[in-house]
Amino acid sequence: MTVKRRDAYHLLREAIVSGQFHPNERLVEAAVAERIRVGRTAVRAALVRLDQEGLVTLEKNRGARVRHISDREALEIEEVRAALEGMLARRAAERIKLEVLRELHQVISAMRDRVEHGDAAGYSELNATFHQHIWTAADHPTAARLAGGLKSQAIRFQYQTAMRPGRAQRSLVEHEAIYGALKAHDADGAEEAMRTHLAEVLETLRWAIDTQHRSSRWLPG
Amino acid sequence: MTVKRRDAYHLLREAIVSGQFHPNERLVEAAVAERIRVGRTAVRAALVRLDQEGLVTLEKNRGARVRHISDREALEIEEVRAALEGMLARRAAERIKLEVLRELHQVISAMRDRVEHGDAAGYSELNATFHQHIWTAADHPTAARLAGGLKSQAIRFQYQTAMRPGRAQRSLVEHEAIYGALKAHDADGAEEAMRTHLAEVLETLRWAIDTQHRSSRWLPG
DNA sequence: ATCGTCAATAATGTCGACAATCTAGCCACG
DNA sequence: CGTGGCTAGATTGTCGACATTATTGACGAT
Repeated sequence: MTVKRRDAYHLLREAIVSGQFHPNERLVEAAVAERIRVGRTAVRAALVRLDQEGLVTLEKNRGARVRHISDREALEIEEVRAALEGMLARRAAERIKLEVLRELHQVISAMRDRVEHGDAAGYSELNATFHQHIWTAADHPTAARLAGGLKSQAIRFQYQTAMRPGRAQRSLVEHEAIYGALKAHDADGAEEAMRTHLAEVLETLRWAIDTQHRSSRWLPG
Repeated sequence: MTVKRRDAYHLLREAIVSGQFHPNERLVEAAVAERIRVGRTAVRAALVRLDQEGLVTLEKNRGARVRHISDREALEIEEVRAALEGMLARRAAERIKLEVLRELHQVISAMRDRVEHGDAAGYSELNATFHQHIWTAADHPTAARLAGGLKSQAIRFQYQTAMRPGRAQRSLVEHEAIYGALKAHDADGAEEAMRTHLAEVLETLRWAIDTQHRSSRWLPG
């Protein structure tokens, strides 16, 4: 884990991704500035970055809002992520070092632990580190930057994909498959495993979207 | 073509992409502000966006520079582009409309014309429109946005690849192959054709980088 | 001659004030 | 009762001033 950043951008980003601001909520500069204890100037800069990143929409003279990620866009993002991470997994398999493999092994053990204890939040965090380790091993800054910039975190929060019963168990198996391919330096296998994993994620997302629609139809408002 | 924007961001972006500022050149806020006739505030905002976009590097308390794209990064960019555009070509094949197909046909005709007349610049421009038509047909804004961002970085070195003898002719053949697959609504074929096309581009880029190094070794300075 | 210190300079970061712009609510009018 | 315009308030956009931070070059000690 990198150091905790204290600048407005990272603070605000964290706040949005973790759901402290709701989709479509207005972000009034003065209010936000007071909330995270920084000047309005810094908030403005942060908003520009977040707009470029797609987490916020910025309309001239009309302020900023937390960007609502549509169902369609969520699916698109996961699709792109699959393409990018597939490529990254392939490269990682070709050049991964023993040390990183060991770290991945530890992450998987910890994941297994979280699954047994039903700790969804902890699992989700480990999931992120697992993928980050692969990015490191892939040694492909450009693709890693793009993949990191995707708003998959926000999606997971918005749609609560981790809540699908039994998802964690199957996700664990998929991660183990990826690990196996990486350990064997099997490029094709790694890309394949990663793609099927993300295809499953996409499927889960479709399910989450569907159930969300169903429930909101029964409980309008 | 969209309307000509006059805000600092687009002006500065255009200036950088069109090579009016050289790689690694320092972008002093005051100087830039005067150059493009806007306030320093606007320049600051523009720099933040361009930094997020990857066209500029922004170091705290040390100002902004035009981002230098290393040989390695140039290759990485093409690699990612191949992954994204491959996906886009696949989707395009599945849903392309007759009208767009006709437009693509016209573009190809025009390309053939440019090749015969040895008009490299014109060909390059048509190349861009060809790909953009495919993005439109793919109807995948997220991927298109990412690919577009990469493209703007790529422009700065792409001109080198057009210089390889006989490249344009072969490029034309590759584009025809892509068109054929799209016309047949052959998803696999389209992705495959696009990937081989971009693999060729990557190979040409390697060649360009290599010859560049050789010549600079014989003619130092 | 080399290194380190320090002042001078240039550039960035931040703040407050004010102007430009949008929004909500009120009121007159049909 | 609905519609349209208008004013008051809230919010964003821009500017200039100043504080903070890097960089450069001169100078002196070793």
